[in-house]
Amino acid sequence: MVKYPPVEKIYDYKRWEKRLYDKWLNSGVFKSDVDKAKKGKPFTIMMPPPNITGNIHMGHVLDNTIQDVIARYKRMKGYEVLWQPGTDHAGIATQNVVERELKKEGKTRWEIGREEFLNRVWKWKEKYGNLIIESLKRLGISPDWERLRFTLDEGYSEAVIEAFVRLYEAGLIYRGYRLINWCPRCGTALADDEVEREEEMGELYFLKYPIVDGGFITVATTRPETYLGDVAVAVNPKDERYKGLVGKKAKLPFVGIRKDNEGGEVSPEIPIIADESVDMEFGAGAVKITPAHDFNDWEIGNKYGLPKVQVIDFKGRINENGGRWKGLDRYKAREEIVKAFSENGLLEKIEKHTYSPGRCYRCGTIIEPLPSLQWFVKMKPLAEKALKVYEEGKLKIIPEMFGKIYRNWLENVRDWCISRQIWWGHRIPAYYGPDGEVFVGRSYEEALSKAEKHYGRRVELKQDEDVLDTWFSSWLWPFATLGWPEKTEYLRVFYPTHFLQSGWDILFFWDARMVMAGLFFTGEVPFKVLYLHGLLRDKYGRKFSKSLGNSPDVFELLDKYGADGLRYGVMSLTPEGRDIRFDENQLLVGRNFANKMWNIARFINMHIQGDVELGEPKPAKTYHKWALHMLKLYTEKITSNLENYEFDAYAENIYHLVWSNIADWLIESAKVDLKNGDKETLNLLLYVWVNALKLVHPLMPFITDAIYDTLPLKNKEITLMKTPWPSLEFEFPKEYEDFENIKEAVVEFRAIKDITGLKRAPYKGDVDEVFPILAGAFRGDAEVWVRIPSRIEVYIGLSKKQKNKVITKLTKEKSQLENIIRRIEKKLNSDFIKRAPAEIVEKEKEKYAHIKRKLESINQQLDTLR
RNA sequence: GGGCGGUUAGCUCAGCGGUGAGAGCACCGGUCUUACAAACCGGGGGUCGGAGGUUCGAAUCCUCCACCGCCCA
Repeated sequence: MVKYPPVEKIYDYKRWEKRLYDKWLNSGVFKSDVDKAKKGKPFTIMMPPPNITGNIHMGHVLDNTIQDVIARYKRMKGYEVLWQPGTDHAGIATQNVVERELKKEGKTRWEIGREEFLNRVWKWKEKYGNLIIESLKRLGISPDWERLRFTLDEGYSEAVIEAFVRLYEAGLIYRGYRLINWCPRCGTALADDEVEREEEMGELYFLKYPIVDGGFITVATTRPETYLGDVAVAVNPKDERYKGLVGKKAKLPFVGIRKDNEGGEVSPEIPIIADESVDMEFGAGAVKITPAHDFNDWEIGNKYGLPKVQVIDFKGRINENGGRWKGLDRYKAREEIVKAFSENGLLEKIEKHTYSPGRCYRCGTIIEPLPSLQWFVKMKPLAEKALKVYEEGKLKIIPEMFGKIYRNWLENVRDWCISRQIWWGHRIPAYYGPDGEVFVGRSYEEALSKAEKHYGRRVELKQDEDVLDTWFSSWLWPFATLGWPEKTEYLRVFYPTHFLQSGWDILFFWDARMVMAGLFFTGEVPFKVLYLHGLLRDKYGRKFSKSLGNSPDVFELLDKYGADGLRYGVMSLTPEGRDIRFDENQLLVGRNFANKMWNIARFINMHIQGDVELGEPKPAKTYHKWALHMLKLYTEKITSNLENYEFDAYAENIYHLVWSNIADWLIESAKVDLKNGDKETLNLLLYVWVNALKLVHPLMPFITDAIYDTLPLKNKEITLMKTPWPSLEFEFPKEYEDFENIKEAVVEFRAIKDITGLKRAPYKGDVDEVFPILAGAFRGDAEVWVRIPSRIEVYIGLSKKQKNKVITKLTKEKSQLENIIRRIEKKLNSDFIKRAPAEIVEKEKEKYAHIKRKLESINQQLDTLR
């Protein structure tokens, strides 16, 4: 199938990626095996399920690259890995997509009815729901695709219902009349976290309310239309300006008697009250209190027993309490109301004002706080446990910084509104009797039997119309995907899971809630390590967003740089913690790196005839031993990087191992020996190369397997992922040091050649045989011999004409060394000697001696040159 | 208002008590040296945001300040 050696000068990833991915899939190397895991070491990663409506974006690339690196690495380390993939039904988002389709046909979901609508959504899901999964495959990732789960799968749905019932029975789910965030466009309640706030330019209106005994009081508001629902005016008790007004009444203009939410009548004459929470600096120092449409006012209203007058309905329109403005959209009403105030001399002024309106995270519409009967999860007891396991170290959060944010959120968590007034999702398993009594059950029958006990007779029950928040299903992901509440073998073996990664943006939405759910339903922390990465932003630091159009097209990037180039680039941009400015240039680095490996492979394969057996290396020469020691050092570094989730360092280290060491020094050193057909050198090079490929493989699976595929080796596995992770025993510290010294001399030798314009130059000295190969040097005569400034003693031969340039170079080097020497001498004559650890002092002295020697040698050279 | 970060080479970032402070890219000069011009060789470039302090020793720890950013209310 493949020609040996590969002949293309450039790595053609387009030719390889599809072929290799099919090979991996067909050979089943991504599959998890519960029996093996049972006997061996299981390792479980839960993929954050992408929305079925989602297109692949940079966030997915980063997420999945990180997981794939860990999954492949752990497999090579001998773990039986389950990487569980899946998709999320994304309630509101998906419903929006299908509603938009309907709208094009001129229909609404109400017209076609719930059942037909859900049919449409399922059809949409069948058609488009797996596009995201197919896109992810182009990244070369290795989850156990055969276990793909969907949050609305039958079994998964049972888990969601079970979870609701258990929480309800434990008293942790309740139905309550509360002020909630309502999206008038999506027509549903939202959780607090689903509301996004950003600073915007707005207006601050100063409205004058007449005081009953005469005069006016001015209130400042960003939402004048809600004055219709005002039930009080509040001032700060310390505010001298309003001392005399507290206890008096203001009269709302243009409105009459209004109905509160209990049917009581509320006069337009409203009390002026004093409350310390009022900010004297804001606006005029007096604020209107509208409990039915503002969260702060709701609290104040409850504190003073004020009525709640709702004036905006669920469609965002003024209701019957709005008198002449009834039926107007809230923004239209604002205009009209401001006009009315203005025309009657009741508008003092309008100021420009920055404020942060809450917007629906799905559609961007400004949310309306509305009082409504909704289902809530009581969060405090769950949060306390989730915090406790973190404090006790049973949950590791990386980077640590996010642990503080996790704590802060849990300590201030508020109850979670979980009912959504949409149809696509898990329908709430609450059933209402004829008198509105609630019965919660896993099925209609279960609820019915509870109802019969309650009423003592058979009754008809009506199921709650609403569905559950999508996150109410995804917080069960780590165990519901494994079959919970059934006690499946997968659940027993692969749970709790080991590694969960996500962007920090879903730390509260998802990660923290999974911890709560895991603890409540299974008694376990659902994952041992929570790794959070920063979010990719554009080069100006802005979030990638559809509306800005600044989001790179992943397919385009894949075409331009290859999957490995993309993976490398993203990984090397330090995704831990802080946000990352995306730099396409970094992908170029990745692509070039893949190409470099390809060409190393071409070079090595060129020297192999027939299939060879990879034997243990028998290092004979200094550079052989250096290479093995170097490989060992990199193996240790890289392994530690992966164990500690230092992904940027991992990317950097494989780059330096392959490029700055194997390509630049090992191969260059080996060229002559290879040409001479030295078997040991070839075997050693192969040994180092195969091990390097293994170390690179988790991040760049395609290029490494492409190369592995073309390597003329006997006894190969299907993929490098099936080979054991390198672990080396070699110890050649002396030869390593020796060769490092040769490298230093080579670089100096080349530099002098460079400044004197020589391509090759004579040398003398008792040095290793690779020196002339690397340095471009030969044995010969010269007018002047100049010692190379290095630890080893070697000379470059020059003509008298060339010496001046060298004098300049050496003089510069001399003064640099003198500076360092002065600094060290000062240090050695201070308390440093007495107080620093002996080891450090010793090191400093050695350094001093070394630099001193180097300086002396330079001085000697300068003498001979002059 | 509460919480969490950042400021190191032109750019993107490592380094977080002891190295002549690093990398990649960019830049400058030189190479078609048959693995690779998506390459090779050499080079220049930073008083580590500012001010104090702790320490024998600070980019690294502490305090304050200045900008920039994020989360929650």
